[in-house]
Amino acid sequence: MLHVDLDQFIAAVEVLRHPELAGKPVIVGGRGDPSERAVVSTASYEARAFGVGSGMPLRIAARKVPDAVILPVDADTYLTASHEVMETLREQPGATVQVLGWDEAFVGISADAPEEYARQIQRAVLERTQLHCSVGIGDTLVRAKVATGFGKPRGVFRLTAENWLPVMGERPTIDLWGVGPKISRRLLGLGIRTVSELASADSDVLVTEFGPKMGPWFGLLGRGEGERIVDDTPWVARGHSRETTYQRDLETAGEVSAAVRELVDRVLDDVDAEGRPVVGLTLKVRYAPFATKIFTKKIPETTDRAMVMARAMDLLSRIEQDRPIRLLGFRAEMAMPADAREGHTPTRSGW
DNA sequence: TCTGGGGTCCTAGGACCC
DNA sequence: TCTGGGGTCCTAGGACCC
Repeated sequence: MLHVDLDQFIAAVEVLRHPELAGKPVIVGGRGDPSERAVVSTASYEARAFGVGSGMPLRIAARKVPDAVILPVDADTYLTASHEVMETLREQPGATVQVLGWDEAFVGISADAPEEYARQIQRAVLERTQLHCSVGIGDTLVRAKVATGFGKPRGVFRLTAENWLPVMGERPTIDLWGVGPKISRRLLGLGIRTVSELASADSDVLVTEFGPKMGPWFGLLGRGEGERIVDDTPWVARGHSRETTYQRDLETAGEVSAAVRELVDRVLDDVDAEGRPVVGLTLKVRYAPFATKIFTKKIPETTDRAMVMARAMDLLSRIEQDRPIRLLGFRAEMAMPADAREGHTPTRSGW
């Protein structure tokens, strides 16, 4: 199978409509105003050379690259470009396409010559969208996904059971897809620093540390093993959420309840568009100095907006009203349709 | 320097039941 | 006194990904 990943996707789309930005450090984030509370969505390779990366506060990024062109996020435009890329992939002969996000997808193929197929995909995507992509080839989703990183930019790389450890074995575990800073630190506590050490780690040790599901899964990950099938079953959202970081912290109870009402309304617009009942609510609060609280609540299945709003207001009563609030988030969990496949999770395929 | 916004899944612990 | 064992459901929170 293949894993296709667009190169610096958002920045590349911006350069397409602003050709004069080609070769310049471009940073896309928030409303494009570095004086606001916002973070970097994508930086062009020229900006990354200054140490700017996604997730970094926009203010810091602007300081690192004084000459950067800073643009606002324009989700609709990126989504349109994304659809064109995905359509191109689906048009390839015998391709099964499993979309992972705006700018990447797994492509199941039965071709004998995957390298050639990968090059053909790169040509087709470039011709249709003027965007460059990198392609990873692998016999598991994990190997294909990790391989793409070695192909960037504009290249093709293949990982197999044979070259997995020679290529990945001496790398730190955080280089694996699904291992972040917390897990890699806990692994280090078990004496596991590299991918090859994880690959040969005692399964019981991993289960004791990470539990019955995650433990064995990390072991497989170290060996590059896991799911081998690209699944194009349409994705069914489990829920919808909205989050807002306020430019000025919310101070009064009136401000807070108005803000929650607005978030609930926006989430319910998304929910209504699907016509599925709500079964659970989550309210997230970040108080001014970093503490984040989450309140969840199951509710009886309902499609009645007023009912959901009333239950959301119950959650609101748990917020400490005397502390400044920096962020509020609201999420509505939806009932799964009866025909949705049990446990089907395309966005985390390989898990 | 002071941390987006949209998602998914897993785990621990308590309540409750048989 | 010295507290079964197994199961489910719920809440709170952790971690990861793009």
